[in-house]
Amino acid sequence: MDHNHVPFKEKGLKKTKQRNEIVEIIAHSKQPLSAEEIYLKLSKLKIEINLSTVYRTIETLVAKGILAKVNLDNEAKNRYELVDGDDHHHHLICLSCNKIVSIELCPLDAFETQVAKTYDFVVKKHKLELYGYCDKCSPH
Amino acid sequence: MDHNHVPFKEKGLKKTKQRNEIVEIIAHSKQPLSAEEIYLKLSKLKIEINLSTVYRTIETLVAKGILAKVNLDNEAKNRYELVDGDDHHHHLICLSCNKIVSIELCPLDAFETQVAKTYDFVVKKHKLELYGYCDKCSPH
DNA sequence: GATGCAAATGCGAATTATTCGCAATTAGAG
DNA sequence: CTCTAATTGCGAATAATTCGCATTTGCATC
Repeated sequence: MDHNHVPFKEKGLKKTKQRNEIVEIIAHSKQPLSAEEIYLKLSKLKIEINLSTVYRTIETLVAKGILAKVNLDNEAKNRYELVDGDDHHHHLICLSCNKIVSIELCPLDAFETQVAKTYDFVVKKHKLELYGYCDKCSPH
Repeated sequence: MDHNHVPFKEKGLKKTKQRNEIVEIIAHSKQPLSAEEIYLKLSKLKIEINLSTVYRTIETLVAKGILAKVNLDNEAKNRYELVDGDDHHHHLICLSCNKIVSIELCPLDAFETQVAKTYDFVVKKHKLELYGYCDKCSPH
């Protein structure tokens, strides 16, 4: 997997070491990462970056549709993940071990249409999270 | 509507003025409220209460299943609403005016079953939010 | 109704997550 | 290579929430 061709230029953004590194770290993570986690992971790799820069970069990349914010019920901080083109996905969150698994399944197409009609509401995006217990944590 | 019989005692909680007032304020609100909003609304009603108490009470009531946390994508703070027995509902959030509308429709029963099988995941609850534009805010 | 005590509250300080102001640095257009 | 706007570093500021501890209060028991 190579994420080294994030369209910074096309989005009117300069290509900087910091932005590249942040995108790389997120791209290689199995789970959405928080600003601090990104900062710590980069620090461990001897990549110097300021935490403020991480926050600012995240903000910029979310605004440009390169990253998406993930805010889970269990925790205060925000997490971020790469946006995969026009795809979207949802999350299973284990209430015991806090593991986050992405799922591709989405049953909401028809529902969105129904809501749009019923409530005269133009649906732009949705967020669906399932909380429960993963295979390792569920008592059998 | 009378919400004056919240089962504090049955839940092992003392019945206090502060808890009653907090529940009342939330019960009478059309939208989920943040801690500070609760605090301010009570202040305006000349009901003295400490912001810390609001936070602690919320925490307690969420733990007892009397309140539910609502965390929207657009904002940092958490909001809270009354839990209505075994019912659950979802939200439409207007990206323009930030109005939050509760909807009773929920298409996720079959989906939960499917996920449980596919991912060996025991679904305990889910959270679904639709973001978009309400009738007042959507350009026709 | 008085008493005792754990539970709840008030209050200010501490923490956590995030944002901001400003000076220094740097990407990249020309 | 130069210039400038965009980006970054850094420390301070802010927002939301939590904590420690002394005081008060609900309520079970006398």
